[in-house]
Amino acid sequence: MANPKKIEKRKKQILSVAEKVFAKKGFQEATISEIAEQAKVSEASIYEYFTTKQGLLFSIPIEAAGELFDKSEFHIKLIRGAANKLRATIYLFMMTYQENPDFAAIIMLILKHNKNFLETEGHHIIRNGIKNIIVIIEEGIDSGEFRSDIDPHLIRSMILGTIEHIVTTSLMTGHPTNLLEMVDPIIDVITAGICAKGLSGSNCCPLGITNQ
Amino acid sequence: MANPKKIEKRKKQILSVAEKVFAKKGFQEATISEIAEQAKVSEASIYEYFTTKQGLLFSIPIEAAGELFDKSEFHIKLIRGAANKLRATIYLFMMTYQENPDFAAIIMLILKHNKNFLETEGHHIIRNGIKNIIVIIEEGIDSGEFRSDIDPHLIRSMILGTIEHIVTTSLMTGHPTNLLEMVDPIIDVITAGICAKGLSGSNCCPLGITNQ
Amino acid sequence: MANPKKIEKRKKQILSVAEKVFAKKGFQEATISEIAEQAKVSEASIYEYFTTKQGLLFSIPIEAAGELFDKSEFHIKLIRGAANKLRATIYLFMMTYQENPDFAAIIMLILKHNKNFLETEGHHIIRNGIKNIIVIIEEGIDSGEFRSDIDPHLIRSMILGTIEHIVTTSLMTGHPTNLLEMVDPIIDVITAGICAKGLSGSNCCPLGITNQ
Amino acid sequence: MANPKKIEKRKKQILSVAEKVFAKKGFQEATISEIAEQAKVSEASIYEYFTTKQGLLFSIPIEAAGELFDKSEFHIKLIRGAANKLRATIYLFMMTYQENPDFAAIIMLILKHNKNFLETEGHHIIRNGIKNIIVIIEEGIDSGEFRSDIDPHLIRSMILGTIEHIVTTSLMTGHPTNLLEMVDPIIDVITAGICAKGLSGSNCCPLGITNQ
DNA sequence: AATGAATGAGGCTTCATTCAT
DNA sequence: TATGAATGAAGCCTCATTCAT
Repeated sequence: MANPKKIEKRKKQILSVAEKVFAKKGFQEATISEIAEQAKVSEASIYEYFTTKQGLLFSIPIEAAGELFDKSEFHIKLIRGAANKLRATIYLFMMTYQENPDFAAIIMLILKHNKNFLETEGHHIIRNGIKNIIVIIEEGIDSGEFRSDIDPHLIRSMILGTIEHIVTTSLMTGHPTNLLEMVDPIIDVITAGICAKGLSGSNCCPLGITNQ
Repeated sequence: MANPKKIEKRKKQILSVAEKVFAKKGFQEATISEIAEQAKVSEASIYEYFTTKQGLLFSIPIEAAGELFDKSEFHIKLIRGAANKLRATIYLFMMTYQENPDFAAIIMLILKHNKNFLETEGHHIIRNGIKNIIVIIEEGIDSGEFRSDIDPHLIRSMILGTIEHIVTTSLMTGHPTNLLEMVDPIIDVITAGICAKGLSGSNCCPLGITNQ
Repeated sequence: MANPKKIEKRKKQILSVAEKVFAKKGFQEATISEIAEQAKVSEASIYEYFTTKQGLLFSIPIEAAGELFDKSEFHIKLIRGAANKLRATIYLFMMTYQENPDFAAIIMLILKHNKNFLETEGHHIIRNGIKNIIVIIEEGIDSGEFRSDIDPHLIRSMILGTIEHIVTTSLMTGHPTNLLEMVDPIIDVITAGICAKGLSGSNCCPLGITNQ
Repeated sequence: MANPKKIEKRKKQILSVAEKVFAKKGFQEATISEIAEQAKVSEASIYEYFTTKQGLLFSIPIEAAGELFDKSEFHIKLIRGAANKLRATIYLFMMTYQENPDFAAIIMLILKHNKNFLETEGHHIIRNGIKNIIVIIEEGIDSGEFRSDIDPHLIRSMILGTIEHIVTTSLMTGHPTNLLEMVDPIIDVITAGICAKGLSGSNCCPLGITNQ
């Protein structure tokens, strides 16, 4: 039977519409009715695929987040140098948000502040994914590329916080923002802030800008 | 007459309770009925002072935000050196959020993502308040304390984003976090990242940590 | 003291504003708050003069209706001939409604259908006032001016119904209507309909139009 | 399927109950809750069929008014003579109101004075329906049955105003009234008032009463 | 006499969700 | 599998009205 395929297709169709609607209206303002209508599916059908409205919401980021972190992990392996890896990470985040503003809105404006999201699959994927940032920073410290007195979690908070702030501001104001242009300025300041003194070039600070 | 006083007192009483309830439950889950009950006021009375449930929410940050930025502005004047001023700013933010987690929750978990908040008095106060950060950074550039190739808005985004990420994470997980302890590590990385090369001591990097 | 005068003045002021507001908004949509505001009086003050919102409404027509019927009664005495008297009556009604559309609206669009109004002073005045129409018609029958087979109450219903329909339609559509112009056409048909056969001239049919 | 039938049945059931409740209590005093209860339907279900409490009200007269005017139009065609046609029209109106006092109350006590009703389907039906009265009168004038100096709109206002006044008075006082008994006396006066002089018998004045 | 301040009371409406078909 | 149809559950908000001052 083509059933499993059809089911999967329908599910994706619903998820795709839901992403759009939630992104545009927010969780409360979005209605199952509107999602059903746009997905050309009955409201009851949505409940065939998702347990609740919240469950539907929480299912949205699973795929995209998975892809992001898979891609991230893959590329990181190809890159040498912690600073370069951090740059790649930031770049992939920004690229993802740039290319998929609805996904960005769901993450930044809805899920990030939803305590119920904490124990869901989507959140596990994200939490797991950003562990890599810690690993990269620790590698940088171990290799001497980064100062040894920095706290990897703090640095990650700075990186993620910066990304979140920029993306959120862009979403909230609606001003078109070129997120990719901001990657280098960000990584520049970060690496300048955490690189071990005296290091430069390929060892640290991907843009060659250091405070030597 | 005791009128103006009483009114002000009642209003503050309602705002204070509302802050607590909204912080705990979020906007949707919080009910006017619960706020009224806890404030020992009738539901109708709340509508004497605030036009709408959302209007009540938007009124909450006005006072505290005003105080924060007033204090901020005052202290900044007393401090010499852009890096030191940035540190003071971060410190005051963190202190405010540390001392008033309910206010922090309202800002970080509710208002920051509410587009309707954008055109309110509370948002104007905040937007105005954080302009000072730009000014400080520009001063630092002009004085030669900071590198001239940095974008003040980006630096501010990094500072605010970092604060927001840390505070939000703390609120979301519920883990007790000493926010004040994070001030120096943050400002350390930031200043290391943006200080002009060769600078140190009293001119930049308040903690004396530089990448010289 | 000038108290009684002041009180009376205030009361009239409130009534006058209430008439305007009720006429414009209808009973339900009008609010005591709006009336108080426009009358430059506190809401509580309105309750010094009128027991309830409905009581205020019911007080509105008392004065104008009294005047109308007093005037009516006075003029009727000066006129000879039942048909002429009917014409004068219709004329005075139309003139009153023409000159005071707010009063007309209160009567036609609000009070006429309010069962609670039935037992009030205002209604007594009106009910009493329109008894005169019956008297006139009966006089016309007795004098031989009108056919003896007509039912005075029905004729009155026709007269009042016609007036009400025309005034109501004018109020509802908002189209400016010259009510006075309609007096003669109305009385013409009525008298033609009820005049005893063979009568004409000054005895019946004020306009000299008969079906002889 | 029984779907369309069931839906239609439910809708009619709600409309029927709503007619009763609105007629008894008026619009404001009637509650959706009461209508739902009496219709043995949930309140929410009412909103499946009608957009709003007011929308429900405005839907009530559509069917009955449609029937009345359809019937009216049909019978008018069978009758010769404008006066006879007018009589039939009045008769059908009175019969409808006599047989369905709730419908009468909705029309006379609620809708007739509601400006929001003006642009609804129900009002269009009514407005359209009473155009026929104009047509009949014009025919009467053209055929020489009625005087040529009468204004058809005024005559219609007299007819409708008379009906409305009588029905409204009956509804307001609650006195049982035989509306059908009033048809002939009304049409008698009207036709006597508007028939061309000299006419009688089958040409005008259906009851044979003229002012010849 | 006048009113500022407070509230009781209650209805409409919206949706997520369910279930029989 | 798909959905049409039905509803339970709740909450915001509005005002007329009161009463202490």
